[in-house]
Amino acid sequence: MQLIQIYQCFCDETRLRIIHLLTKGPLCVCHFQDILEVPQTKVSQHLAYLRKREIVECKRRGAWMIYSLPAQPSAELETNLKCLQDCVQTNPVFRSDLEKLPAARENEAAWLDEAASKTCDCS
Amino acid sequence: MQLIQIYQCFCDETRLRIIHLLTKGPLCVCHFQDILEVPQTKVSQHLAYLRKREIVECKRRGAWMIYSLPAQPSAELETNLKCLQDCVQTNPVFRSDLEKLPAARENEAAWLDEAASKTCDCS
DNA sequence: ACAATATATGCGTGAAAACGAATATGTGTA
DNA sequence: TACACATATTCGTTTTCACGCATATATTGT
Repeated sequence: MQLIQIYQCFCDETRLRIIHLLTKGPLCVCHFQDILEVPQTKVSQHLAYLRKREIVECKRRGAWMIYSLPAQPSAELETNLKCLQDCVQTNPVFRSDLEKLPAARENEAAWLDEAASKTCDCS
Repeated sequence: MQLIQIYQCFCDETRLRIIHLLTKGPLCVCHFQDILEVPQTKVSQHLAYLRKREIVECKRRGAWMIYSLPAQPSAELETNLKCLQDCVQTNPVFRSDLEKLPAARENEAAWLDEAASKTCDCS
């Protein structure tokens, strides 16, 4: 049942913050490191977990791996992503993550613009 | 963060079925046993897990323990309960659980009617 | 007080998860 | 080719979870 896998992905704080950031557009591993301030290993491990359950997709762009939400998310995933965004509106942790987003993205604006076109619209 | 605890509660199939059934009104342990067809111990253990995280409430009614969703659920919980109900609309497992609900309830209509007034409205 | 019923709790085990540390892989560049 | 950077994978350890089994507790009826 994919719904269970969605909740499994959502039930860890680091993963939930990653997923939430991805609802705003694609990001690469170093962005998560900067924004979440957790070690690279930890980020990669959680991304592997999400990949295995098909909650995120990734593609290589030079040395970077660009992660995004599925281009064609299931109805369940889409519904839950919207729900998540409702729920975290006023949460300081998630708000703070979003505030760090523009700065983190600025430097790689080039590939991000291109990658963004491949993302699902969950915002 | 309560949101994490919500997803922790949602990420096991048995618990998710319990929670889903509770969105239709209060139930006691034996109902879950009948509907889910899992051993009493397993039901009670999952209910303890949910109680600990304040996703369900319970009160004694004679020999029965009546479980229900919180009378005053948090915004996050309420949002996620609605989301859950959207997601499982067409899912055979959850639909089948609902179909067994009226029969399971019939015999204890008396205390259920009374208990129902204490439940939050998530339907 | 006793038996029957409903439910909860404690224990042991195996599996999964979380995480840091070390290491491996892939890519761009000198 | 060699080196630096970005990312992934493996390993060992600790914690949490899921579950069956046995047992304890609470309530009702006799």
